[in-house]
Amino acid sequence: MSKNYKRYTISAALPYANGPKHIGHLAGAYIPADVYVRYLRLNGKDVVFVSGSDEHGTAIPNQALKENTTSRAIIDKYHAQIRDCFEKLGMSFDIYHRTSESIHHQTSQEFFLTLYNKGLLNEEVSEQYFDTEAKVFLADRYIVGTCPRCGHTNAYGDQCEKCGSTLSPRELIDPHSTLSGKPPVLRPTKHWYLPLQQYENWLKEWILNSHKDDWKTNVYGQCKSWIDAGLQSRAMTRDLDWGIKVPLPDAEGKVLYVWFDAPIGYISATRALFKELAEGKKEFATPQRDFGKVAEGDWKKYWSDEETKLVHFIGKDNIVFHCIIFPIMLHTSGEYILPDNVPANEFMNLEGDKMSTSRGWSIEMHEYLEDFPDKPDVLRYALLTNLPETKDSEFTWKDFQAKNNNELVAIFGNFVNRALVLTQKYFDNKIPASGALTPTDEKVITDLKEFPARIAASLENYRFREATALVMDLARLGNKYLAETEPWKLAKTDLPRVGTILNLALQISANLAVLVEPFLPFTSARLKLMLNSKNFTWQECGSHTLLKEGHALSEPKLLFEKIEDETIAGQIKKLNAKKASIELASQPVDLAKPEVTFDDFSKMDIRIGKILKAERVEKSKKLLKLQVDTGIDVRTVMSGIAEYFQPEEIVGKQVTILVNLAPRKIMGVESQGMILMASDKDGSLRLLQPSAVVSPGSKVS
RNA sequence: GGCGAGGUAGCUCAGUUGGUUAGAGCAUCGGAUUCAUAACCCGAAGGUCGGCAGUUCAACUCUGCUCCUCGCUACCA
Repeated sequence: MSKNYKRYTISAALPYANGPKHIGHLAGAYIPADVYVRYLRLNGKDVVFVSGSDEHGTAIPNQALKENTTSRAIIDKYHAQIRDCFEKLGMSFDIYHRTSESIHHQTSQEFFLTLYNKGLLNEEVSEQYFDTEAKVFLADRYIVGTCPRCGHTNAYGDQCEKCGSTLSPRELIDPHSTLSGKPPVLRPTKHWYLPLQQYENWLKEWILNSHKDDWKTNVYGQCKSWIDAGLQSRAMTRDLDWGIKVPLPDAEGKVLYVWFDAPIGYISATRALFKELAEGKKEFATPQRDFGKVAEGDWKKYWSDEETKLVHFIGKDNIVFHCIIFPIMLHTSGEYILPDNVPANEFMNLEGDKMSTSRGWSIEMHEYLEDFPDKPDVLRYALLTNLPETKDSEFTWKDFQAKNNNELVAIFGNFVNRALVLTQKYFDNKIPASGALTPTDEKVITDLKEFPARIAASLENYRFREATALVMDLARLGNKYLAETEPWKLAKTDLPRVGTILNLALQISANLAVLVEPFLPFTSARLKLMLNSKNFTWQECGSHTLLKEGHALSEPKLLFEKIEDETIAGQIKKLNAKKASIELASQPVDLAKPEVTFDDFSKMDIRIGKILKAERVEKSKKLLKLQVDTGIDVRTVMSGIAEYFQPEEIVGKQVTILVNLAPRKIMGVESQGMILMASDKDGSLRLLQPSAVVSPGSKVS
């Protein structure tokens, strides 16, 4: 099924440098990518593994505002933090680059111009909000106002963080710029659009037909969903002062859309790698193998040669960009190859809830490393055995402990330790000679021989959990062999036989040291040190003669240690405490609205009414159609509360209603008035009721 | 509401083109063992494969409907 590729270009999603990244990100993209790459390298493949920080887009300046600093300071801070965490967790990037680097700006601008010069981008003028004082167009995120849905006074132009609704800036009531505080005005602005719909047929052929069988169902399904829904033109530029300048004469104040430049970051990183290698000075490059003598232009082979296999490792949130938009860009440019696969993972939940940095329900990489500095491999293993490969999965601390204690310690570490300690005891820590083989030995040798190919087959198909389990099975094979042959009993009567057994047990250990490398690189290194063994290739594995008779071993040490219940309880406590403190901290976010006069207030005719009837609205998830007795009359009110109230439970309830609100047609029904609600910070709604029943029509003042 | 992905043993998950008694790890129980971090090894128990109907000699696997979870998207306070 797989073509024999000459070389590989492997990318791991560029993490957005606006904050720390958690273990869900690791499970989604980075761990699988690293395992895959390490496996390829062990096979002597010509592979380049790239990643780096994604440092543009509106969220960066936004985060800078929050932290009261500059965009540059934000990206410098998080770039360094994320890069260092990755390194400590063993991510073996050949380069970890940044999209703020000039070579990336250059690459992105060249890419944009290629499309522009081919006439593939459409210029379109539309009306956008402009801040007359700051003299800039405002990205959605820079406009705040009152949320038309929940009344939150500090809703962003793209989203209300209170109720979670997706908004467009024009929906905001009383919008104002976060830069000047002034109300923005609509002004025409020009942007360049990529007409995705023109490539529908091409996409159908490329994805729906040619990748029907080799792409994961979750990835394929999402692509199909997008393509079937009909693609639309998408602006590839933005009005913003943070990002890559649009390389055209009349494009002052315009930058490339972050999703245009971010995936190009893979290309820039590759380019930067070869430039640094050719020039012999490493700034971002961390080459993981000997690239030999290279020329600056060699990067092109990794992006334009049909014999290169390009694979993007991402999380499921990135599917549309990596499978639809970026491939269209690559395709239309005419200069680049397309990804062979995009094995996107689903999400990893944490202790029963969605992982979220902003809500404090997460284990950030740096937090883990602070608490378990000497255990990067334990996290890698716990994540690997539970990757969300086909559906969302779940990480729990209890499971983390179990994986460590019951598998890494009890099976893997234990087997290696048994083989080594016995050798030290009976053979002066040297590899004993192997004598005549018994049927048991022969069977183990046969089984051992099959492991490299079995693990490889799983990895080639991006089945990392299965591959990880197979490595553990090899350690199981070792334990079983020792249990069956019982060398400690034979030691008194037949030392040569004991030698044969331990020789084979050590050969299994030597194989383990190599085969486990993609998964647990730190463990692999320590084990090789104990065995005093060289770096064997994948092809050499499966052999029962890796280590020669008489070869001296180093002092055996334990590979893993148990994790106690208290440690786990401490982590769970810490997690809950973090969530609680963030909830508390995010409490007083709402600013008071601008001052009003008593006259302004008196314009509102607010009454207490009684709900007489409530029914669901067809085809609507949020709306209830209510009949309300206002004391004045009985009227119909459409209310977006269906997600929080059952129709039957609110009938008969008294509610507060704004009766002189201009009527508005909603879902074809005229809504006469508005039910007032208290919206909690999670967006949930509660009725506003008088403390005791009053007669319908009672005024609120 | 539309689209997509899931719903398989107590837990976390596999199940290839429909084909004998539906698998793994962990947890549980029993046995054996003591070289090893009370670890390992052997064995047992445990599932009407979300529900209903259909196609078929045969359905976890295909089709339709339905319920639940997650994601995107739409109406909306």
